[in-house]
Amino acid sequence: MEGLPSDALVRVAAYFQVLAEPTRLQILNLLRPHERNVGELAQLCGYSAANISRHLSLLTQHGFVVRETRGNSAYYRIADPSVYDLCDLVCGNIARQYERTASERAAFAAPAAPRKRARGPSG
Amino acid sequence: MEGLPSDALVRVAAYFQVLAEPTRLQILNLLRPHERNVGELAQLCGYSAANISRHLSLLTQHGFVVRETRGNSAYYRIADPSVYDLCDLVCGNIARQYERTASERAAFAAPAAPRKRARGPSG
DNA sequence: TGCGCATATAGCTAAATAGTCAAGTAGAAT
DNA sequence: ATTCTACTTGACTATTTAGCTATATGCGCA
Repeated sequence: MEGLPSDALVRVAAYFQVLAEPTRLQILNLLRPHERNVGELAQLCGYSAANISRHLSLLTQHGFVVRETRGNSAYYRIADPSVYDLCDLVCGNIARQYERTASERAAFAAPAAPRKRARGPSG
Repeated sequence: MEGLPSDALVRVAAYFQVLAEPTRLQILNLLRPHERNVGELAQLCGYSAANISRHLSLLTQHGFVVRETRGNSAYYRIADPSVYDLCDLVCGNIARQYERTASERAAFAAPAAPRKRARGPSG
């Protein structure tokens, strides 16, 4: 992030894009304790196996999970647990944002003055 | 990320979604040393001010940056520097993925071929 | 060899969004 | 007050993508 070879920005953005989907986050979460196959994940997520298979394909392409076939099932497991560090960090940031917006709401809520939306540089 | 209230997953995904865009990452990068106004950012990014203004609006809504008007310009600055920790972590993960895919490539490419194409296949 | 199950992929639809230009709004300068 | 400059927003287009169903592929089993 220091120097900005725009190629690197694209790559980082693609990484974030993979994580920018609730279903994929749920999959990663379900894989946290141990590996699972597609059918299990589909049932637990409440989506079709085709859909989950797609998500798993994307996660595999980007190196988040690893695929292993046993019998006629495909088992997936986490490739790099550091993705959870990332998520924990994000949760912390979101909590902080919550506090910030909460105090803003507290400042604006009571006086019954719903502020007009900013329509120019000065807001 | 431990328990999975699906509401939290949606929120985390939305957070990642904001970062899943090269232009927004570039903006955050440009704001790292000091605040900037919309025109500066637009010129440095090579996009229209309208486009950058939209990105900044999103970044503001999600609490990544803070807006302050001075004169008839709008200056933006980073609200929470921990977003850079996040990006650094991602860069590390990407580097690791690179190594992994690189070794995979090495396994599949011509076994005797040098990694660099300095001399070419004809020798 | 053929059947049945699990997974992957093709094709489609609907929704989200990054970019554009044009128009609107607010403060500064004259 | 009028004009200029900076920013924001409306309307539009093109692209991406999450979900579906239907079909293809691969493996175990009889």
